[in-house]
Amino acid sequence: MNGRKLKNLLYEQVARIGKAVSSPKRLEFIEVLSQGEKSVEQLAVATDISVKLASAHLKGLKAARLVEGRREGKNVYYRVVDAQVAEMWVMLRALAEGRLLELQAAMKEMVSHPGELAPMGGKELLAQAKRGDVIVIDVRPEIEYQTAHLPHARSIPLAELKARLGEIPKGKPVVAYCRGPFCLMAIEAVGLLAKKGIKAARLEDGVAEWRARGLPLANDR
Amino acid sequence: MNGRKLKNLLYEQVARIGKAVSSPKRLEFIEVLSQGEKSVEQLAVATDISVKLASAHLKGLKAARLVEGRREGKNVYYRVVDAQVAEMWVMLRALAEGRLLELQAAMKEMVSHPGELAPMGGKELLAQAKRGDVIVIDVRPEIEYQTAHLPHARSIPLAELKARLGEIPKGKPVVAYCRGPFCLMAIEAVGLLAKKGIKAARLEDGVAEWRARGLPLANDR
DNA sequence: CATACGATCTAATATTCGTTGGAATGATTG
DNA sequence: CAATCATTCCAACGAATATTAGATCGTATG
Repeated sequence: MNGRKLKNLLYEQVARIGKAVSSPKRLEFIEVLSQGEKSVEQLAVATDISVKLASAHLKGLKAARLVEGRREGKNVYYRVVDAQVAEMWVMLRALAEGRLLELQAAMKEMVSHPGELAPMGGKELLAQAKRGDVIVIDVRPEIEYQTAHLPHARSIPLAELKARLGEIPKGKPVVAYCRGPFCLMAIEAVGLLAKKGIKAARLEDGVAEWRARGLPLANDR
Repeated sequence: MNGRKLKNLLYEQVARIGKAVSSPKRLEFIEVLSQGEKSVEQLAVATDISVKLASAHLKGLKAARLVEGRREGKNVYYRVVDAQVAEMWVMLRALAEGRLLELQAAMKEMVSHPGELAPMGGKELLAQAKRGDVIVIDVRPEIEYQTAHLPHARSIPLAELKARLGEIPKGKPVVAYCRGPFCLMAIEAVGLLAKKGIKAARLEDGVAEWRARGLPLANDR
């Protein structure tokens, strides 16, 4: 019976995927890349590590076929191979949130920021946004907005928010979102809006979570 | 800005789940435990490692809250914490199958056994089984059958199949299933049946895959 | 062609992980 | 209470991994 050898082989292959997602930085890479392609340096900056280390981690992710690279001039741009990868990230995070108390505690600390309202649910938000009852703003860099964004959302990157406050219709509540539950940009945006007297709430979901729920996206590529 | 520290913390927590599924043996544990609870020794035997090593791996899985143990007399029985864990296993395997050529090759070798028919699809099989047009047999140990099994399936453990051939209605095609795509029992069963002149096919899915597809199960706890 | 720049490769080190053997613990049985 | 069995803890070794620095490669630009 050589069944054991074969089994070992099979599980080892799956474990390659597991190994790829066993490092915090690689997971962060997957989340950032789920928003659209990025160069090695952009990734290194976004995750606060050296370019060399980023390159090494990307090599690992590439070996597991979770990401792929494309050279354009001097830069190599990486992206997740397909939406299934982003889905796995969403699932892993959900799994972790559900069972790791430490993570729940950290999340709590994160969302306990001033001037924040309760987060809203998916379809309800969609309907309100369509009617114009709420203003949905995407505070990620504009390039990520262009790759895919929530329906009826307008792009106002966090860095420009202060200067572009005038674009936001007065008297309407604002919902801000960014890359997902672990991203801090929407939280900052809500804080800023609240300070200016604008009613604002944070949507925890990013496009990956939105897609994983089967909800529609705009400009999706 | 202490956002970086917080982020590191968050991703580290998720990576704990990743680490837990980065070892072939631990993945195999999850698959076996998805069929129902097992003692440490049973797991060690099933995966062909020492009891000590099995215990160590279980410790890791327990730390990530993927499994939990229950002492009953001299034995400690482990089980997956909830169905979400089994779902993750199904997803990881699907992900791996989709992108790792080595795994596809290994799978091919595995299913290239004599006397096998093409696998069938879910709802179609359900309907045929209900009408009695096909006989569905569950060749796992009976205890696993009792925990959950496919609708209209009867339990004939692989070890007893030879002696219980008489229970199978003549003239009808048989579909055998076991723990899932990586499990060899159904393949062996099909080989044995074919040798006896009984038309038999293997269903790749196990209960975890079946459940992940949203299809109904019998006796599900 | 020389230079600059982004990215990768190689080598080296520190750390972690898988694995094994021996001792300890918890629970049952005589 | 002694003996036994299943499991876990502890210590130790080798293998694999993360991280860093220096050298190298591919591409664009002067």
